[in-house]
Amino acid sequence: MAKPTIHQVANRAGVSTTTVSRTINTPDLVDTETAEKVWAAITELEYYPNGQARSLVSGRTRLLGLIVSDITNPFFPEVIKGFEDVAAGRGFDILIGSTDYDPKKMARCVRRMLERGVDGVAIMTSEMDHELVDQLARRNVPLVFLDVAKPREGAGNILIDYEHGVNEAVDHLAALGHRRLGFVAGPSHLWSAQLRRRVFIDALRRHAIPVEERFLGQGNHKVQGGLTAMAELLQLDQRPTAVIGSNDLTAIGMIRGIRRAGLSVPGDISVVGFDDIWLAQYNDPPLTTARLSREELGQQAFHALVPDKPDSPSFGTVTIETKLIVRETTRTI
Amino acid sequence: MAKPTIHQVANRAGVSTTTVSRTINTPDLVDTETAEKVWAAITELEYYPNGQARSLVSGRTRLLGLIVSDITNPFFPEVIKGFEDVAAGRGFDILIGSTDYDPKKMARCVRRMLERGVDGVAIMTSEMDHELVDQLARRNVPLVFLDVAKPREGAGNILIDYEHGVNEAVDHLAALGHRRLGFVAGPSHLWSAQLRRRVFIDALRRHAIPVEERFLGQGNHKVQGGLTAMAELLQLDQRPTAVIGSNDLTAIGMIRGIRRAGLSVPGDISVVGFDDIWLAQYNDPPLTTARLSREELGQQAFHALVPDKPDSPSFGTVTIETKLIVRETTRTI
DNA sequence: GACCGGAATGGTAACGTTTGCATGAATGTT
DNA sequence: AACATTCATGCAAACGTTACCATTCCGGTC
Repeated sequence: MAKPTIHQVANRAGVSTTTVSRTINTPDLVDTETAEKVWAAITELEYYPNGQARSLVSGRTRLLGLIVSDITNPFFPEVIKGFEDVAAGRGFDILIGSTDYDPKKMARCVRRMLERGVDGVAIMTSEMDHELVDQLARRNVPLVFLDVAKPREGAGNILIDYEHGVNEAVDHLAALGHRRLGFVAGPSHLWSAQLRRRVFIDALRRHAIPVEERFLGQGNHKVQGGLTAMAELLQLDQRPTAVIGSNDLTAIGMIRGIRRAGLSVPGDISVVGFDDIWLAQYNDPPLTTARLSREELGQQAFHALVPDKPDSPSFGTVTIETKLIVRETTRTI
Repeated sequence: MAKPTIHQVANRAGVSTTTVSRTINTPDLVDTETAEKVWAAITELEYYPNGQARSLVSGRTRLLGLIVSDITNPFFPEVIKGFEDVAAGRGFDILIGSTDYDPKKMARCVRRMLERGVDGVAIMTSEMDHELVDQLARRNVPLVFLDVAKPREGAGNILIDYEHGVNEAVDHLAALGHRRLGFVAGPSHLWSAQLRRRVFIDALRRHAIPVEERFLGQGNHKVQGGLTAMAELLQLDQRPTAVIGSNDLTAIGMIRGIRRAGLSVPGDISVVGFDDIWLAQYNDPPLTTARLSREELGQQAFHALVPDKPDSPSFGTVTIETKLIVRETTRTI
């Protein structure tokens, strides 16, 4: 039997489809003896309820969308994992959409999710098609934005406390005696990259460390960007003694740039990253970095979409903490 | 209007639901003028067809399942990407399932996909619940297995030509003058890890290089495993001059082990990895490794599931090539 | 001018569930 | 003994589409 329906089960068990349905969904309403017969039929026929039919009548799909820029970026898989773990535990499936940094693909993603009738969408990408996102909102699809510029009304927002991590990093470096600090930023179109840079400058001010424009490099959140930016920094007549990268990939590139110039980390220059991607601990030497828990990010995203108490819309704003993890790329001056 | 149905569109356009349906699915059958009216209504109401209802009648969901062990493992995101890219292009969505190396979770995954009525499932994980997988097969759900021990009847199978890559690696090392070759294997319960090891030994024989038991280490496909296995190898009175890791993570761990012992790569010992994960090129020094195109793996998986010509079941077996990428961790002896 | 074929459209029965309402039996209350 | 209450079950109507079978109207053919 290819795909038995509830009718076949009902026949086999000698009851009505209603009773089968109730046996599965509201067992309290059916006699134990009947229930047993029904379950027997179910297992014998290898019956699985048809999800389409189910959600057609219920209006809920127990399907959640998750839109990211690029699953290949080592930052995302852990977010997905956090999201998926808790979702699976609550009986939700997730639909992944990659935008590939392309607004057109983003649009297609949203369209697909709309047609699937997802019960909520988590958006973690900068290329946003506002028109399409508005459509989602108008259709009352719960939304949550991850690490996006402006908290949006009528949707969940998950923010990241960049300030704390960066402050800790600067504190750490200052405590080690460093006074000439450099920073290699991420892509300028990325809001969160700008924020990290700004927060770094603020931290410098708090420590009464002069902020020197020439110590501020420009990367692209990839290894290559960190490498070339670092090369430029090293040509200064007076080099920084410690540098912070806008993310771990940048920091790793910076380390390679420093090495390539014949200098050592942390011997000559201390380096700090941001994110604590999986790779950071396996870098050589292990990277000191400000951790941003991506699993927690994913979990919070889920909870924003489907609240524990039904019907308690959680349009609130949640903040994810960051925390410095000291490893071996930083040393006293 | 929260979620307009085809009826609302029909009303608005002054036609029947049938005509609306045809306008969307078989435009040839409807008058251009009428079609315009319908499209106007569709965009005004922001109508999206309800996928559940659609696939309830069609019997197809245009949904594909993809089961992997752990999305966090840097090997997987790229195969997911390859799979998803081509799937999205053909109008399919994908449902990700992580087993977390846990057979129970694997079972839950399959169950979820069964209920969703996926149009096919790609399985790339060793923890297999055969009973459940058989159920899928009995329900005529197309299946494809990626890199699994025994090609399965009545399903697609994608194999990986480990032999070629490993042979190339050994050829390369032999050409550089190395005669004392070591190998650090992956987890013994993993079939593909065993295969790599066996293929390595065969290659040695072909080169008339004696295979020395003590040069065969045991890792776990993670960095740590490579590191400790290498440490043991280094305590031998006569060390290998070149070593191959069962995968890139192992090789990277091995490099760290070598360095920690005060030796250099490739100065003292040459190292070769396997897979060419994204990280390999950014390792320090960039890792020589046998590439296994994970994007192609994903793409082939899709094609096995949904053939270009409808109704041409492709139970065939496809082989993915591997190819040595020479970078900077190997040098003449 | 009767007839035929095709193009454009509509009515309606599925698809597989869940759910409100109805029914009947059994139990408890006065 | 009559009635109310609970329990277990079934019937049938949704849910939003698509697909089959009409139906209508048109120009063309003999």
